[in-house]
Amino acid sequence: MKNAVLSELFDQMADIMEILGEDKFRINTYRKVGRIIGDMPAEVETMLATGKLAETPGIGKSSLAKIEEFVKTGTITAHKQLLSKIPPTLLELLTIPGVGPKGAKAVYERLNVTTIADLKKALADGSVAQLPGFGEKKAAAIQRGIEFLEKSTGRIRLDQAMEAAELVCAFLQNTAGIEKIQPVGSLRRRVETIGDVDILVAAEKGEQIVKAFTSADFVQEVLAAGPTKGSVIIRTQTTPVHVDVRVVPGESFGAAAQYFTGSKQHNVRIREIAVKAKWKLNEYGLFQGDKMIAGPVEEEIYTKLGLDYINPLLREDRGEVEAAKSHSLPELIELGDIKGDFHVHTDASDGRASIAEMAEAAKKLGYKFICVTDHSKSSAIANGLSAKELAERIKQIHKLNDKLRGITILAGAEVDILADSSLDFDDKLLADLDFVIASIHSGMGSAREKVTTRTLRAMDNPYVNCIAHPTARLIGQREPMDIDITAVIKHAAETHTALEVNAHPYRLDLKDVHCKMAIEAGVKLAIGTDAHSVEGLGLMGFGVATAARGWVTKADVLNTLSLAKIKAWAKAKRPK
DNA sequence: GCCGTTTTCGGCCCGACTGTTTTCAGTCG
Repeated sequence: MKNAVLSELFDQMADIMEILGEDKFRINTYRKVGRIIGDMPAEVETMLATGKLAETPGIGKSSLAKIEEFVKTGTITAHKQLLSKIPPTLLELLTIPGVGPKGAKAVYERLNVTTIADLKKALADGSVAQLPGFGEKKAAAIQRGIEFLEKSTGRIRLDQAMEAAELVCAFLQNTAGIEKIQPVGSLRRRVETIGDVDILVAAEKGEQIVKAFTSADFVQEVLAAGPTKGSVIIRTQTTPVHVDVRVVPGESFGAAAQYFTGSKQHNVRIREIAVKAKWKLNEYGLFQGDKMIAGPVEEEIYTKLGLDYINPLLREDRGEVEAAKSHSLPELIELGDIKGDFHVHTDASDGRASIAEMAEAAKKLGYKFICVTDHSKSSAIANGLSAKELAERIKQIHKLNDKLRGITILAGAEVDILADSSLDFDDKLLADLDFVIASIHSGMGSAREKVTTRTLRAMDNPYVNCIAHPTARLIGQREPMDIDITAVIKHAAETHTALEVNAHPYRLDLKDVHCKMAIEAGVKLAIGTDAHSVEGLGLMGFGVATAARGWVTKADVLNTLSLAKIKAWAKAKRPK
């Protein structure tokens, strides 16, 4: 929790310095520090106490002092001083698309605008358009920016971004003159939320492609349309989505894919290597003087720079560049490695399909097993099973397994961790199950110690094999619990308990950096879709990508094991 | 503010699009 606040403070300092017109490289440093802190898997106090923070590249003396001050006092003097130099509400203007630090400074100094409400008034009476460097069109763009901000929920979920990308790619497939299409940007990296969807296209006649794209049926508003780039808002089933299409010649396709996939920080690192070799890297290729030495194929950009190819899922500047240099990149888990699903609901609780239907669907996905994990009785809202119903269910599963061919159903449960840290079923019943996942569904807003203790005690139970959605966040809807994830991971390792990577795009919990922490501590991961229907089983890819973003390999994941090994793994924790 | 196979000072990634401009600044990614 503290990391997020601290990260925000550094970012705010950068914003303010930008408004004040200070040195851009210094500003960039503050942003970078903010990002490093935001990405840090462990709490900043821990990182500081263990000395790891001081060793982190990008964090120097000055930033370290500010962080120490924050940990001790909860504030940063430099931040307060900066904040005193501008009206604090001015920062909200920066969230408007089309308004940057220079624009915010101008409307403040010349029109005394300090809030979005002020700005709306100034737009209405025409005074913004009168400002030097502004004009009617710019004022209209800001107006649209405010409207967009007011109706949009900000970033969208991965599944929503995928839907938009599929819609646009299908359209481009049928557009004449296109050689190749590739979704790039944060979607290709499978970041948990997406700002806008970027699609890269190889074609000779860019202007025609952009024209076709920006006049497609699904386009709601055209934001920009040039010879190589079209930028629009499209309508999807659930939400408006900002989509950019970039067109490059085929000979530049690899370089452009690398460039537009990002992340920005990863690209900065890659380009630094190019600059050191006295080369130039941009979206058109890698150049030695005027001579292109790589461009058509993305892999070659990395190879020429002396790096192993870096999977897009790792391109976050979290050590992947160093690992690529020293040939020590991990062999990431892939969807094809998955032999089953650990978190599946059926119509016995709040799912829609029967056990048999779910098993058949899983078999079609090529799985060897599913673990049926219906809710326990305390989750009344989810129609949780009573002890008696679960006992009956286990018998049904055994009978069904006798009939089924090619797939096995593991008898499981998603048992509630109650407020007093006890479990919703007694050990005798749990002992009859093959695999037990436990999770918190109530009191998620409780204090850190409370939710952490509940989770640790649940892991102490010899029949609990996995903690499901350990932070209980719902992306865009509910903050994660204030849980001590470092303690949870440590105890998972101590108690031979797996942690779930919940694959549902609403959850992605554990998230990527937590996955990395977990495997570094030797904890096994179990990926589960939390499917409540046959279609829900198809969400596995989101979980696999999230794990891979956390540097997870096949060996770290229980889903890749044979049924016999999974059963043995679960049994190992039980009383002999 | 950070950093070092051009090291302790002097650099710090690169380009597209738009709008307001007579050659470029601001914003965005």
